[in-house]
Amino acid sequence: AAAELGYSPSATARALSSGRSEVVLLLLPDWPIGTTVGRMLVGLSGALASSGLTLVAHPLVKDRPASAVWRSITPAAVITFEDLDDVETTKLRAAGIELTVTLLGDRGRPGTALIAEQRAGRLQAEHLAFTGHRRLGYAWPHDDRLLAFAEPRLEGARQACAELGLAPPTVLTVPLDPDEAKYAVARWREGNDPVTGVCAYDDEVAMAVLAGAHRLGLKVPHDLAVIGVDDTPIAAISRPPLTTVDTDTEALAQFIADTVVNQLAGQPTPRRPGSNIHSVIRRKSA
Amino acid sequence: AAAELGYSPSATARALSSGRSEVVLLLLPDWPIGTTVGRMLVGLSGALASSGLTLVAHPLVKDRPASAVWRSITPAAVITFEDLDDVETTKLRAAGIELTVTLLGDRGRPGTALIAEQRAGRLQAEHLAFTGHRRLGYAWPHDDRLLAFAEPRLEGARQACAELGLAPPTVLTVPLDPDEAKYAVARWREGNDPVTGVCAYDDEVAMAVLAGAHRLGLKVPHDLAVIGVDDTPIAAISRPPLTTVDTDTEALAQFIADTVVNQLAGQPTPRRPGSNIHSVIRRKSA
DNA sequence: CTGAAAGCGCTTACAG
DNA sequence: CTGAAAGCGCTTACAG
Repeated sequence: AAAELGYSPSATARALSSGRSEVVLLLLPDWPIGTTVGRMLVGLSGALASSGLTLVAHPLVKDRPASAVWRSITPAAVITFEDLDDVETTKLRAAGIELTVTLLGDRGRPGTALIAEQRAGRLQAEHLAFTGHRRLGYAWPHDDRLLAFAEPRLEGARQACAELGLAPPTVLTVPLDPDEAKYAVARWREGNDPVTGVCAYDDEVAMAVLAGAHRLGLKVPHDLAVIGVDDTPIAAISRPPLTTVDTDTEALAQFIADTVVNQLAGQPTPRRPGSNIHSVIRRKSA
Repeated sequence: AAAELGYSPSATARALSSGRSEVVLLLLPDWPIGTTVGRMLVGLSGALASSGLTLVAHPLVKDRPASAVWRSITPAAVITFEDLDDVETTKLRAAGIELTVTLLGDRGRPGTALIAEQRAGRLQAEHLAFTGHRRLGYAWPHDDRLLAFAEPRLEGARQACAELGLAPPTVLTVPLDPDEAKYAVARWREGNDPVTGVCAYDDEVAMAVLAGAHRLGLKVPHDLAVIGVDDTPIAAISRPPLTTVDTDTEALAQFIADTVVNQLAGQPTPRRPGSNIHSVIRRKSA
């Protein structure tokens, strides 16, 4: 009744009294935050909101310990991309945060490796193989911080090659620089059994490969086929338009959110989405 | 002493008791979150951390009111990209959050429009004019949600044209699609006084212009010069490598952080950074 | 079913 | 300078 004159409950008091928090903290990885992370942020926020949880993100930076965040926020759960080190994990426990979900962690621990990036790499290699390529290359990102993402993608491409009876892909680092990309492409083309199809870590690296191929006078996809991952906006406008692997971020975010909600309620982890969340968007580069 | 066995203070209790919060909430805009927003997030987080504040971000989504966030978090200040509507602002006040800083708000209110995007547009037009172009085009983004960013950039380009005695730039929407971009470029080239230099809203739109020009058989920069904004990683690997306007995000983030810290302490707003935070990165497209 | 009391874990002003 | 008490604004279990 008296509430009509601008009353609003204190989130802080409620949290202290009830002993639980409605916030879920997403720790952003220490690598360039782009379209992919942005989509995940929006997707997770929406999916968690349906369950009454509010997502909040904090960027991890090398020198600054993640634990600094617990000083100000006590989330019900924290979602990380990569595994936290032991010191951080201990502090996290001490701060009373029981639930941690790691998106790209080791497969050893439970609730870990929620994102199966292998699928993306596998689809790339399969697409290339099905369009007639027998010698594949893998364009590895220059940025070391991307390791957690790149490892499983490459692993997936390797598996696909093995299953299809192809030699393992030749892995070369391709920096986001036309000249350096040119050298990488030249190396793939050396010898009498040159690489004719390249799986790139993501769309940006794929564009670098495209730039390198162009500088060598190679026609894409005729001389060299290239396939990316992510379907970022640039894929459609690159030259040639980039064939790439798209992820259904909505579905993935929903799964991650369900996992968090269920674990918070002591219920079992939901079934992980199948390979159907990945699909190749076929354009002109492969 | 007894603290050695895993004690950690409760952030919640401290906030309730002391009446103040150490968190600053950055409300992310409802448009594609990419490199630019990512950089700002990291920059702001670092700059605020030096003052003992922890930054936390929450993506705004159309249907979901921002006020849902106050249920769970009571920040000391909130930073938004665009102005909040009156309903939200009222709720924000009611929740006891006094300080709001808007990055791209109207210049009417104080503490508003901290980011001077005009400079970016101005630099683009000046660069084109100084390299001999007399008829300019402006490549407007297809996504309506970008208005708050695009308006000031275009405004800056217009001002520069006026000051340099050029006709105002011809504004055309350029979607991130090669065919549609081709039509836009074709329109710029119509008539006996065709556009020879294009200022693009950002690097992605610039790449679309590049794609459109290529489909029309136009050589860049010979027939058409193109300049972007943001210096995203793709600028270096586009064809031709993209001339673009870079922003010193570190400096900008430091200024925004200082503004927040000062206002929280009741001190005056720091001097805003000059035009020196913007610079053109000259590559091959203009 | 409604209403007063206790308590969440800190901080801070005050008494010793 | 140290230590016990009050209080931040809610929720929740309990008495009426």
